[in-house]
Amino acid sequence: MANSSENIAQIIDFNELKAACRSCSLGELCLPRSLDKTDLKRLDNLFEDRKLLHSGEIVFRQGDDSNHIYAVRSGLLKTFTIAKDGTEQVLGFHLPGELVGFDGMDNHSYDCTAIALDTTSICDLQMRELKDLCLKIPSLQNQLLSLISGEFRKDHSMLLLLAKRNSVQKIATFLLDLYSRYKTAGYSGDELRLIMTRAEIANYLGMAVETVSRIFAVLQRKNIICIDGRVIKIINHEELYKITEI
Amino acid sequence: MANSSENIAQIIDFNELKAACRSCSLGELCLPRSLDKTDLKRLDNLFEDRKLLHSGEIVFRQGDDSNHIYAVRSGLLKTFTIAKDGTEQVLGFHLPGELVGFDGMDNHSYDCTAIALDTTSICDLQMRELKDLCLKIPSLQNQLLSLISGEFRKDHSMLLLLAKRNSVQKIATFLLDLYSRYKTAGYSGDELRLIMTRAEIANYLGMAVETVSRIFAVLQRKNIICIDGRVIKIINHEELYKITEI
DNA sequence: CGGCTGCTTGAAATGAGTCAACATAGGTGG
DNA sequence: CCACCTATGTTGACTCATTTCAAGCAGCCG
Repeated sequence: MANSSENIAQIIDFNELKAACRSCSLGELCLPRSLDKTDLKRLDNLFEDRKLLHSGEIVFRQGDDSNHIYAVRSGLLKTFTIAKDGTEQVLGFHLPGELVGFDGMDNHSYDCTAIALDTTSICDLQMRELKDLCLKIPSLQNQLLSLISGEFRKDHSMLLLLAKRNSVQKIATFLLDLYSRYKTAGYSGDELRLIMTRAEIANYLGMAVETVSRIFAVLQRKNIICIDGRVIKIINHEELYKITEI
Repeated sequence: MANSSENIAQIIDFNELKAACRSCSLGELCLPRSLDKTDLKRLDNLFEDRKLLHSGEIVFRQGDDSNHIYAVRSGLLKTFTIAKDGTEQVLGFHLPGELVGFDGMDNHSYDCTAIALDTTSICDLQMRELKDLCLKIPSLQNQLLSLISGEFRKDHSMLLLLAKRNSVQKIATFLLDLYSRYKTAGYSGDELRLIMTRAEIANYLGMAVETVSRIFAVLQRKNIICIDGRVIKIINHEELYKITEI
């Protein structure tokens, strides 16, 4: 392992780097002090490639060659897949600190499209480079696999939501999930600013737009939430939570 | 890279190893000739730990510490997750050549339970060792990430199935999917031997047992399939396929 | 044999979808 | 600045796919 004197110059980069990783949800990354300068530089570069997207801009398209994964730094991404018959399925909404593109890690092509729903800043991680760095930095590999595991867990709870819950439960779960994720991302307050349309929510949850609208209305009438267009204030968290696990 | 003379002794291990990998769905693994003997031996050992399970035996439980992933060598596994309120959701049925346990790659705990539905032989891959070997064998890492990508794609098509398809489409898709996967696994013939119960199918597809039963009956009446208990023969593939993408 | 689980079928109940009308907001262009 | 247009959201009435409830059957096992 490198001695401390050799590493003094690295310390600054090191902390910046850790901050960069954190912002890209490679959060708890515990870098070994033994990293050599070139690797450190490469890791630094990896997180350096940032892009600003306007609402409606595409990050990648289903079928595109997939050489990158992307970390959301601010704003909101939506991913969706289109079946052969044209059916669209929203796969997820991605908040700051979350990653997209895992379905294309094998250098084939993405099976979904990622689009910005708002002005969005992303961090563009080149897969080849990330893979390569993982080989040199075990903790980076760990971190990546950990994120992947988390992604699977999300998918699984989504499967349960779609298969077993009724419309009210779906909406309640959706709101609480969004709320807690915004909280994790550093946003506070009980007001949720939904960026997505009712149609996108409906699609995501496997229900009709009208049903989403109606259920929002019901929850408002029961004084559980308060709606103002796309701004939703959660008034009664407990009640909302109760609904999810009736 | 190592020269050929040094590797003659390795060649045999090499081919056996590749066969072992294939059987564990780390299939197209292209091993570099430059592997040193200890790594080769370790890789060999990794695939050596096999277990035989009887129907009903548990591979791992939701909440268990997760230090392993498992490759099905023969038989059938089912994975399912249980929500806080007790609701069960079947996440998947896993045929020979497929892997389970990806949701526990971060050394925390599994968020699902895996159980054998039939006499099943599995290959027990220790995660710590697999991770470590990935660091030394880039192609192994690639292969792992590729499998993971594929797993995400499966989840995504499942989300679409649950959110957007009606009961007939769900069943048709289920049967064709199972058929093609059995084919991939090396089983031939139009006869599907479903090992799982109707209730498990229903749970998986987010519908009632009675509906599964009824739709099987309808498809049989239309001469698309032929049912004999848990053995289902697909008579009209095209028609079945048409149903999936109505 | 009795009791169990798994599967099927029928009839009734219902949750959510569809269709349709209308309201609202934002954007464009004359 | 107003008129118009489109996209989005809401609400009501009706329809229908699927669930629920109920009953019966078949196979299996101690």
